[in-house]
Amino acid sequence: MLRIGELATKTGLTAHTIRFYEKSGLINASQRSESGYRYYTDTDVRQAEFVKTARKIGFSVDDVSTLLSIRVDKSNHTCQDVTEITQRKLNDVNEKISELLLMQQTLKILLNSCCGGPESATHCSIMEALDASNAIKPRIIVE
Amino acid sequence: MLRIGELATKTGLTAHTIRFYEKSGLINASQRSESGYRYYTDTDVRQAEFVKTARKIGFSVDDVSTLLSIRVDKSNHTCQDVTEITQRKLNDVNEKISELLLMQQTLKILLNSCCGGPESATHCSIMEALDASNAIKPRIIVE
DNA sequence: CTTGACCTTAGAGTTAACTCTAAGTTTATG
DNA sequence: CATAAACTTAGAGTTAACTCTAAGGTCAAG
Repeated sequence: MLRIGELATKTGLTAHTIRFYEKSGLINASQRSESGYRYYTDTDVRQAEFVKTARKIGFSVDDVSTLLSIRVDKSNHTCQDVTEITQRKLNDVNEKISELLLMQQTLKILLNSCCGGPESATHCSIMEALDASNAIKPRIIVE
Repeated sequence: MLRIGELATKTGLTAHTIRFYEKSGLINASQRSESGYRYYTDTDVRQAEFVKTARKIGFSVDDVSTLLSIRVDKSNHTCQDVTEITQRKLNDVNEKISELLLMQQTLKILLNSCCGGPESATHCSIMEALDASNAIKPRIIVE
């Protein structure tokens, strides 16, 4: 049986975060001492590690909550249930990557266009580009 | 001279956002009517468009604030000043992309490992992977 | 028996960038 | 002149996921 600080060390979460996850319904201490200290069983530890893993992969706290409800009642859920959540997350991630790649391309173009030196910014091509009301449209080129 | 709604239409911002940018020091109305209505000159419009462009590229409101202070006093700033901000932003973006690519790879591996069908989740390999305390480590493979 | 590390709670604060609300004023139109 | 659309302000709310604080209780070691 671990106390919250020990669970924190073991999982790489902080005690604060563990309490926050408890409020959010993700992690529970099976036992409490008379004085109120949380005590975690091996089962609790495995659940906390599940949560940590899922969060690390990028699932939201809400997603993790759903995944946990599947986890405790696997026989009443299907692989489809699980892949749907995963696919939705992958779609989110793909979309964010697209947006960021666009920003990346634009920023690279800006940087390439400017000398970056100690010259006065009076004719800085980055400033000029930002001023051109026709927004900068990067060609999608994977270098 | 445009009123706030017209500036909103012209820039694709909302009137709310323009007021918010005003509070943040990004956009100012050169004139006010006696009754307090904001009136924007061509110069104001160009500045608002600068802000819109910079935000779209991914610069934070704070970054834009800095860029604007360079913009109004170019001769006292250098190209280096501008590229530093841009480079810092590019570094941020690159870092976020890396994180997301890692998530993407992991999610893809999870999806590939699971049938995704109407079978019971009892032996779902995604659930098993999330349960394996050795977190899933995707090989970095660009497909 | 004291010290310090660890634990408890409720609830507030953080961050970024909006987004919205309420209550009231102004302006344009018919 | 009446009405509706547009405008004003201060300030609160939103989102996600923590993160921290205050004020206090518990426990092990010396």
